[in-house]
Amino acid sequence: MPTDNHASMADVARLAGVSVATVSRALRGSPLVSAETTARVAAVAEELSFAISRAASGLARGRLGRVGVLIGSPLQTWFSGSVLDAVYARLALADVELTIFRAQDAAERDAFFTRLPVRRNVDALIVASFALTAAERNRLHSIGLPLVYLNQRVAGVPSVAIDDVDGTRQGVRTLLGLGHRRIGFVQTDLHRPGFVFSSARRVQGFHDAMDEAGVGEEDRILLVAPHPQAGDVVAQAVLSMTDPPTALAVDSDDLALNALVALDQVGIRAPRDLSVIGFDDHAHAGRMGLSTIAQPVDVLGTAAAELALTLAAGEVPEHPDVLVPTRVVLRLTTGPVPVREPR
Amino acid sequence: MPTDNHASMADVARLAGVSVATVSRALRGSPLVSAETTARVAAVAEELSFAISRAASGLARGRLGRVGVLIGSPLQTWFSGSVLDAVYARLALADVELTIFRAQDAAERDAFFTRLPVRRNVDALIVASFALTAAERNRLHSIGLPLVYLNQRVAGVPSVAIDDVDGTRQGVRTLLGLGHRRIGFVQTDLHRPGFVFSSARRVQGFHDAMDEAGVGEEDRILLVAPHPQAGDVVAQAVLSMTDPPTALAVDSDDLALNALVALDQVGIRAPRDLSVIGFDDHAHAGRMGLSTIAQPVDVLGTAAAELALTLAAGEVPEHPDVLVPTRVVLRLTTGPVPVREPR
DNA sequence: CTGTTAGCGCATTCAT
DNA sequence: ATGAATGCGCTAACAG
Repeated sequence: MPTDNHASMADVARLAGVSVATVSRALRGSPLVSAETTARVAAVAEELSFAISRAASGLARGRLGRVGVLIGSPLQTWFSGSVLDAVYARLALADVELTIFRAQDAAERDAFFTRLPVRRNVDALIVASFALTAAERNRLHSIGLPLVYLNQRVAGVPSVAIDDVDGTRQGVRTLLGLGHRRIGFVQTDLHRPGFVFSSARRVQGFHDAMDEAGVGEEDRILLVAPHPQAGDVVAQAVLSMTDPPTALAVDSDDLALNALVALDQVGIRAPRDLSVIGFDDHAHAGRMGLSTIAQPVDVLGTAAAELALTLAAGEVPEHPDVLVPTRVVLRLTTGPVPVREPR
Repeated sequence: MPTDNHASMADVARLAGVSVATVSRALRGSPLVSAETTARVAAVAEELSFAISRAASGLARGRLGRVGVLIGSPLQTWFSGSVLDAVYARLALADVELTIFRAQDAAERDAFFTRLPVRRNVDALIVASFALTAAERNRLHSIGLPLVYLNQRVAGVPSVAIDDVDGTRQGVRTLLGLGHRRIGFVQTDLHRPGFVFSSARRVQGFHDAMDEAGVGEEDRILLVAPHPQAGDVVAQAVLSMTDPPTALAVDSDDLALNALVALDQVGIRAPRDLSVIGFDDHAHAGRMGLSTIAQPVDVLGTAAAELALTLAAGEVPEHPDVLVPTRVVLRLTTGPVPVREPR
């Protein structure tokens, strides 16, 4: 008596007058099944609101129809959320589910890497943008699970990454084009476990652009903020300099926005007194008019999902290392070099 | 030959010199297994980096160790992200996985409700904060899956919700306490499928507070913005009034922040010319100094996860309807009634 | 306390 | 083109 509840393939088979095997084949679109049978099975399945049990199907097939994403920061974060959105969309097209794994602090991180709960529970894992220790990386590689790194490159592992160096280079070039020469680069803490890699590469891009323009070391001002909320640190640093930069390229929009607010409070306005360009194109950058080096996170997520699906299917990706270009978006916080009198 | 790869319970059993059943029991901490056996099994499991196959375990137990969250908006959203963070944390404590289902537009919504892919693939589903049509609700209830509604109340379904009415009431009371009488309430579009319910209740709270204070209809100004980004609409509305309100209570922080920017651009400053209070305590409210009615999203998510776990375990929750209180957070955008001369 | 047996729901042989 | 049989890895009786 197949009630509305919990229809299984057996129920569908009974009602369609075929065997379970045929139902299985029909629903997977096997060419071995006649068109009419397939249609009948589909109709019955629909009527019963049949939904496949991924547990059973996965057990039998050895593939679970599920991809995991390992995130190193809170999900509430702009970056995490954006990546998840894009990954979700791509996976949905392939009818693959998304399961989240978070490692936002030492405890979660430890739990994840010692227990490796992804093992045998996803077909592939996307490791999103956080720096792994050598031990963690080894552990991850030892589990024989297809891996995709996002914003992190490791030899032999498929990855998708932003071109941090080129992005920053372009951003700084833009500042140089506006006439700035004495330029500061603000990076967020070097010991924060999350985004060290990108940060280092962005500094590299900064120097590249300055090199190109023939700007000497004396006009390159490197600042470090302890965390992305420390806008006040940036403001104080600028305020305390006898010869402050006329433009600032900042590590992330998050920090840039906080810096803008803090700078405003000490009477320094952008771009009147100081040009500011961020990195990311954070959801709130638009609202605040922040010029920025846009990181197309959706492209990143989509590409990562694509790779994960390919690997999960046991295929070899054609382009296992995707480099995603950035784009400079000029809004209201960048402008020409201020005339240094009013202060 | 148990390689490092893919250790199963059979491998553990062999190496520990016991049966698979014993391994299963030992790993689940059954009191039926002797302490030494349990220890030995645990040691071997650890050595082999054994991770259980949820597919197999779920199939055998009838419980999958997985909870789904259905989200009606992009995951990148402050609300979605915050809820997911809290839900994730609670589920992780119970060693339950989190799978995401998104229904951010008509297409995804349709796909979800016609196919109901959650069916037989999660132990419980948390439906986060979006208004369902009657048909959708019926469909959902027909699948015999434990359900938890978040910020939505339906008779007979366990739920966790913010006290929108009381929250807004408190917020408006605060404005009244500052001396304001002519107060505007800005709500976001009524036809947006997402958050209709909360919006209506928030209007209710506004009227309650005004009633209490004996403020007449003529001093209650209701505004509607088409979407949360339409801060300019708000600014224009205020600007165009001959007798504008001295304070604004806004539906959401998102809209309030956009309104602040737009108001600023037309020369209206908060709280000098106009007090503004938002709703949510969005991640960026703090940075912008926005006073707001804080919605403890983490509490919401934790409570929802708790309910989901209880229901998934087949138990009956003690308090199936949780009402979460809000809290007024005063920052920089609220102040006394301006002296109406300078304009 | 532990092992043996059966079965969860589906996909894949192998028959026919 | 379809059905019957077997097994995926685990858990839950049932024995002992």
